[in-house]
Amino acid sequence: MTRHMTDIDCEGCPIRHRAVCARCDADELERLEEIKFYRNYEAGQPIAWAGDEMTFVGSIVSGVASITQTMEDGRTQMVGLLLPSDFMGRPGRSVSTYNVTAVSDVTLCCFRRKPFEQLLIDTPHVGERLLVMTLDELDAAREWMLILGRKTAREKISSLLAIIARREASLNMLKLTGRIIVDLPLTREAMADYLGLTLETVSRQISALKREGIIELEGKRRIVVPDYEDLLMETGDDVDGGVIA
Amino acid sequence: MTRHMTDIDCEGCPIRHRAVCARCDADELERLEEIKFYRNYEAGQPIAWAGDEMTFVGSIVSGVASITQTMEDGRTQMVGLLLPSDFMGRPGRSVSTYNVTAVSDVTLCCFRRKPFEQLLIDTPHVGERLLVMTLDELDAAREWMLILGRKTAREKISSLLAIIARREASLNMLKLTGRIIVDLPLTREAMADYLGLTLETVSRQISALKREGIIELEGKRRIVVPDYEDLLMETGDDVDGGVIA
DNA sequence: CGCCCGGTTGACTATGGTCAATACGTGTGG
DNA sequence: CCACACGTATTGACCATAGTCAACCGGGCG
Repeated sequence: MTRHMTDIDCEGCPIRHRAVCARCDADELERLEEIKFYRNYEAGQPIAWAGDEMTFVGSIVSGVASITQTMEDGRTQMVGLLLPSDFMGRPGRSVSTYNVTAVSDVTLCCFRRKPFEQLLIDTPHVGERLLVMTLDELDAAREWMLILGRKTAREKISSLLAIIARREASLNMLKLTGRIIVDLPLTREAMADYLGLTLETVSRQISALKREGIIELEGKRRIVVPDYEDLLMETGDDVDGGVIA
Repeated sequence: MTRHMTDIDCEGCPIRHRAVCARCDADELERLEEIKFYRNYEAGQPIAWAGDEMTFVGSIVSGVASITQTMEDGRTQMVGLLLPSDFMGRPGRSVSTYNVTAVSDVTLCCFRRKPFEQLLIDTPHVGERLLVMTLDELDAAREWMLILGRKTAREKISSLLAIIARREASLNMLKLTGRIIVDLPLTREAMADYLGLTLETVSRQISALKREGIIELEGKRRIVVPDYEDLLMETGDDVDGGVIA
C-alpha cells in the first residue's frame, strides 16, 4: 500500500450513492470525512476474526468479502457476502461475532467505531440509511434461508448464479435478460460454504448445468449464461412473481 | 373480540420495555397511542399473505406468529418466528413479501403504516430502537443459516429447543441452567419448516432424544429438559464460547 | 361412535456426502 | 526450458443421512 488512500474524496467515491453515506448532506459528509480512513486487504486475508475487538465499521469500496461462521469441528457456513457499497460491522457492538475474510482484493472505507456511533445519534440520515440497508440484508438473509433449507443442490447453484447476476446488474445498471456474463469471485469451496454443500457437489452440479447448456465456462471463474430466463427456470423460484395470467 | 382492546394503556403494556416503543419518552408514546390499535388472531389464522397490501406494522403483544416463504410446488421454509415484543412489517414497503401466520392465538399492537413512517422521521427513539431490533434479527437469521446449512437433524432439533428456551428465559427473566421446561408452541410440521426437515424426521429425532434421556415429553407440546447443559452438548455449538482453558 | 388432525413408526429410496484418484494451471527453481 | 509442486477443480465408487410413502395410534369433537 504505497499510496495514501485517505486522499480520496467522498464526492468522487464509486459507492457514494449506495453506501451508508448515500443520504448524507454536505455537513454530514464532512463529519464522516473526519473519521474515515481506507484499508486494503489482499485476497484471502482476514479482515476480522470472531471474538476480535473491532475498532471500526465501514463500507466495501471494491472487492468481495465473506462473513462466515465456523463450528468446532470445522464445518463452516457463509452467512453474509459483502459486495461494493455493503456495510460491515455492527454499531454498538465492540466484538466481532463472525469471521470476515477478503475473498478478492478488498478496499474498505473505515470509520472509527465510537465517533460513528455518535454520528448515528447526532445526524438522522446515516441512521435512516443504515436501517434501510439492514432491512435489505434481512430480506436477503431470508431468501438465503429458503435456499439453504428447501432447495436441491441444482437449485442452490442456479440461485447463487442468479443472485450474483442480479447484484452485478444493479450495481452496473445493466439489463438482466438473454445472454449474460457472471464473474464469479468465489472458489468452489466458498460457493459450497455459501450454499451448505460440499465442494464436490458444487463441482458436479456446475458440470451438469454445463452439460445441459444452461451455462458455459470461460476459465474457472467466469460463467456465461446463454439465456438468463433458462437459468431462472432452474432456481425453483416463482418466475412470473405470482402474477395471475 | 368483544372487548375493545384500544382501551389498553401503553404504561401497563407487558412488552413496554422490549418492543419498538421501548426507548420512547412520554411525548413519543403519546403520538404512538394516537395511531395504534389492537388486533387478535386465532391460532392458524393468516395475518398477512405474500403480495398483500399492508396497511399497518406492529408488535406482537402475546402469542407466536411465523413468517414463511413458499415455493410453487409447496415446499415451505419458515424465515422468521415472532414472539412477544417482536416487530412485524417493514416500514417503507407497502406490500408484504412473506406469509405471516398466527401459530397460537395472537394479540397484535398495530400502528397505521403511513403515520408510523412519519414518526420514524420525526422522532429519533423509534428509529434507533428499530435499528437495534433489526440488527438483532439479522444476527438471529445468521445463526439460523448455520443451522440450516451445516447441522445434522439431531443438532437442528437440539438447537431449536435451546433457542426457544433462551428466548423464554430472557422474556421471563429466568435462569438458564439445570432442569428447564420448554413450552413449544409449534407443531411437528412447523418445527420441520423452521429447520428445513420433514415432519417425520423431526418426530424421529425427538423420539431419539427422549429415548436417550436428553428430553422428556409432557403431552406433545411441553418438553422437559432434565439438564440444559446436556442439551447444549447436542447442538454442535461451541459450549464454552471459545475460551481457552 | 366415528372422524379428523397431529403424531409416531417402519420399510425402502434418493440425494448429497465421503474418500480417493486424477487433471489442470501457475509460479518456482534446477 | 522443463520439472515439479501446490492450490483448485473434476470425476468416480461407495455410503449415510434424511426423504418418501404408507400404516397405525390416540385424543378431541361433532
